[in-house]
Amino acid sequence: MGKQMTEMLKGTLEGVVLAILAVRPAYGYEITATLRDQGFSDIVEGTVYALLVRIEQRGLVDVEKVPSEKGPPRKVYSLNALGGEYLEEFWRTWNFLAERIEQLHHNIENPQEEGA
Amino acid sequence: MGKQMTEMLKGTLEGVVLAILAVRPAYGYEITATLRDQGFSDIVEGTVYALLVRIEQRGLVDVEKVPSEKGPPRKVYSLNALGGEYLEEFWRTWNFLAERIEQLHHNIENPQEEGA
DNA sequence: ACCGCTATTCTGTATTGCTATCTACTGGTA
DNA sequence: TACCAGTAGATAGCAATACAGAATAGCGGT
Repeated sequence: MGKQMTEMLKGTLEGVVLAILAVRPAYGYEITATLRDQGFSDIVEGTVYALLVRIEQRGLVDVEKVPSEKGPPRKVYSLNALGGEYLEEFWRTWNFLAERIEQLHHNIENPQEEGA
Repeated sequence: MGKQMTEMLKGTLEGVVLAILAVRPAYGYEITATLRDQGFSDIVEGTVYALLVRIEQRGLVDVEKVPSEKGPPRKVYSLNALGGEYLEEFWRTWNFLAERIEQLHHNIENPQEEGA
């Protein structure tokens, strides 16, 4: 993966996964597949599992083991109240950053408007 | 600073600084002040200087020492051609990520549209 | 000449997150 | 039996920001 993308995912991937779980509960393998579907084509699975461990330890998600037809039991994660709050803050942080970055982009393309 | 913001800045702060330099050359102390002006109120200077060292070593900027009335000479950084290309790639990476995250936000607020 | 003030740069150490790679387990199928 | 696909995890390594503090350089006042 591009180095820029790798760095940019730090701090955003977590929000992305929480946002996926906000739509409906899911298990790790499924989340990885969803991410790949949505264009994050070279996210490695280990990354997702490590992230899931972190958010579980922070109490942002509830976990339920569900037997699977093939392979080990699935660990189905669902966003809980604390996770919901955390996700809200993620959106606030994201919006803050996105606004400022868009502003910078605008500045570059319209350099004359500088002042104020 | 909020932990989420700290993590989110990884990979974006570099682009932000390059974007500032794309508008006009600047020195470290000035860049820090600009960032604070623009709402990144608790960026610490050490972070900016470390970043400037990195982008200089990667050859993304040109540096010129300019004497200052008070204090050590300023190191004025200006974006060069390589830096410009790198910034272009930053915008591509950012746009990719921003699009997907906006999509997720949309999904959460309109859960019924799921399929497709 | 000295002191202290401010502007400016730089230098550790700590913390965190993603990557890459590998292991392990389960059940079906050739 | 051997292999494949689904599923979870562990480890070591790297890169970036945070934080605190030191160092440098000129100037004004006494």
